[in-house]
Amino acid sequence: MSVAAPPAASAAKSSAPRDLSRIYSIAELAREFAVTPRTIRFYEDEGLIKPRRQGTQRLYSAGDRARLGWILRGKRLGFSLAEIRQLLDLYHVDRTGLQQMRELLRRSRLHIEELERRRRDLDAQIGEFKDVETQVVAELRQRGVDPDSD
Amino acid sequence: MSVAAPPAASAAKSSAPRDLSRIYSIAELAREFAVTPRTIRFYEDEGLIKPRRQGTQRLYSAGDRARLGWILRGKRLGFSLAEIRQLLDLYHVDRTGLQQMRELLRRSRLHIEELERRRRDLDAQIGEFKDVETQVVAELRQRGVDPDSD
DNA sequence: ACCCACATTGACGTTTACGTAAACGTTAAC
DNA sequence: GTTAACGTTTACGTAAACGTCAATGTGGGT
Repeated sequence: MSVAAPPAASAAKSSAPRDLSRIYSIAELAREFAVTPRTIRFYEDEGLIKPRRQGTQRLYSAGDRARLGWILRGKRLGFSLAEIRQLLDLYHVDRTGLQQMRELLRRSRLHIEELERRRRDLDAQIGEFKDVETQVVAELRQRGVDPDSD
Repeated sequence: MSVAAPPAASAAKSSAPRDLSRIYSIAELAREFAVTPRTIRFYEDEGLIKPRRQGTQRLYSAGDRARLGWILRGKRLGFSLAEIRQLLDLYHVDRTGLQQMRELLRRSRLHIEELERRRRDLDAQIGEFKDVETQVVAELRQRGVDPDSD
């Protein structure tokens, strides 16, 4: 899958945009999130982001940037773009009608259950690999080797 | 009709094998794990499971069954089959050589880091959707509606 | 005016993870 | 002995998520 998290190129690890009114070029966002411009355009084709245009060029707001980050986090969690679109929609659906709110509540709870299932899977794997680590470290120590000397 | 009663077609989700020496048919495993036989054969083509053969037919041991479960959990976590294969290999690599053990340790730790990154993503999303839930519940209550009456 | 880096839109190619027939063998039941 | 339920291989099809040209436009610096 290879959806690595942002490498935090500089010390600017802050997830908060420096300036709320800043605008970003496609290449800029691509660099920051370690994806290609092609990917970002593809997400637009799929209706996941809708940047402003200056003529033909795309201009991304801080909101667009955050949205892209959200999308990529969804990807890292293994959701398809279709699912991510649905999830994003949950934040923007009409919250006035009673039925809509009930529906929103229902979907949110379903999604939370899904996420908690995943966390159980995740914790199980983490446990297994920590066991491996523990065993290997013990074995190495027994052989008189320091496990942490590179 | 067979001698015994039908095995309750509903999803028997018990993760513990009834009998360690039991053998399973491909359809049986497919039902239990809610995948198609095609999927299981595909995993075999990819070198992820190697069941015994009785003539041309595949016979799955309890170990094969567990392995399949492991693979599918990996999938749920969003790993590709190639990655899953690598991870499975980590349990079977030669643990005698010093360099191999160092390498195993290194990879395990890398994988654990990866998993913990994912858990951070996961917890973040869970938090967001729990916020949504909380807000919607509050809003519904304020309108004098019970959020949990279906 | 020219160059260069970056932008755009098609359009076709690629990988992954299977689905979907087709054509066939095996065993058990009736 | 035929049918039904299950298994097999081989092979082509497909949806998702981009990659990779190609052809073209555009804005800024010198």
